[in-house]
Amino acid sequence: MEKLPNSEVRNKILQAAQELFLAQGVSHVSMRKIATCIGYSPTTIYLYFENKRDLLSALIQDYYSDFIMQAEEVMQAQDVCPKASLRAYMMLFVHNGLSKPDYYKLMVQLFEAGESYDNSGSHGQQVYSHLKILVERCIAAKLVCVPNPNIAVQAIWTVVFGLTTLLTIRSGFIWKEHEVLVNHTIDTFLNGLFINTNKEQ
Amino acid sequence: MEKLPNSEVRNKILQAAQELFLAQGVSHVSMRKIATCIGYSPTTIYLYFENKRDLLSALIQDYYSDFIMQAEEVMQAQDVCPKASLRAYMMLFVHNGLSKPDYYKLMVQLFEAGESYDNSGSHGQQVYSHLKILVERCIAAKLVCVPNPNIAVQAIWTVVFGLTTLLTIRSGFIWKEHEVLVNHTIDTFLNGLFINTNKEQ
DNA sequence: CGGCAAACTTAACACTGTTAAGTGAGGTAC
DNA sequence: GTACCTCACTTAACAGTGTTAAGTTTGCCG
Repeated sequence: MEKLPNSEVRNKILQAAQELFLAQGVSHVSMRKIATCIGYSPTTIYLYFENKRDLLSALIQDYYSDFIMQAEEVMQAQDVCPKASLRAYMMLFVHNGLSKPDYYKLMVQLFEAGESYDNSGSHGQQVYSHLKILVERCIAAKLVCVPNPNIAVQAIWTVVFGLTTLLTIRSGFIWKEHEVLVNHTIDTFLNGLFINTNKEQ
Repeated sequence: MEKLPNSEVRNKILQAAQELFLAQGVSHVSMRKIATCIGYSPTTIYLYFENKRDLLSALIQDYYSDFIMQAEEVMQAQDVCPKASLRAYMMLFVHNGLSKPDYYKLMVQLFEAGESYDNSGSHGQQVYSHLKILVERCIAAKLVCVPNPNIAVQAIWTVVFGLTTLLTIRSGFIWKEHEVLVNHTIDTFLNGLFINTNKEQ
């Protein structure tokens, strides 16, 4: 039951699925719809992807890879103040989600539906290790004092996750000025995290 | 097409739906399953609820009402320090979600799937106005200085939302000690928010 | 030409949410 | 006492879903 390798058809499927998913939402797009959209029978899709979830997963892989590439750039900038790096990373995370809200939604849907955190889990762990390095740089520079860097990382994660998810999912709510809210939330949190150094100023 | 009023059958449906939804997840429970579980035909459910979504919505209404009741208590405690009240409210929000993770998941699913924020929207707005009152009390007590209370409210919202959602949805991740993470995240954020007063200490 | 493998399709299974139409019991009116 | 009517419920079906076993076409190789 080996899946067929990359091919023109496979790419057509991915492209059609992407367009339809983003236009109508994952749950409103059936395998048949995708198939007829590209002029193939529904079963053809199963030659290239195990199932609908796998197809969605492949799509998100691309989105996530994009983010990781940008994230690596932030990580490279060693000369910048660690606090600024951390802030830049958080901003990147949020803006990446906000610039592709539907993709971010798909991602959340995926690991919400998924019992385990399959492929995208490795990406998640990469973000985690990025954040941990950034936090440890801050600790090394004596900019911040936390008992356990993991706790700090997880707190940071919840903040950027909360921002991105709420702004993408409930975009119709009140948040008119995304930029203002994002800045204020991140800065307030970082102020709290770096309070030890702020006091001395 | 008026729906039948409250009745023994209606309650049986609600109870069965609750058990099944929480045990197997909303998407894995069909109307037929619920029906056979209580020994009725599937169509009977449609005499009491418009559709599956409506049934889910009714279930969540109960969960949310529970929270609002507890929240009112926090709001009543006028003699407590406003900062402590705000912290208590945030804690309540998170703990409420964590104590009924599946319900919280249902809630997120509901307003994720829903184009508009229907019934549960009014509850959401109630939380919003609660938070706004709490923030304004802090401002009045000169404990905090923010340009616009709405921004602060929304920042607070994103933090508690992020914490609760991430801990319920990705409970299998790393967060071993929920309590530690919740405390650290909320306190870090509040430290940032109340930084003006902390400086003077 | 025979055989074979790759790419694709047909037809079906076992489901899903939802609805139009039908059934039977209980009570009321004459 | 029978006709009627309403309420609570069921039967049977529609139109769709993800997914798969089996069958078909096409082109290549010996």
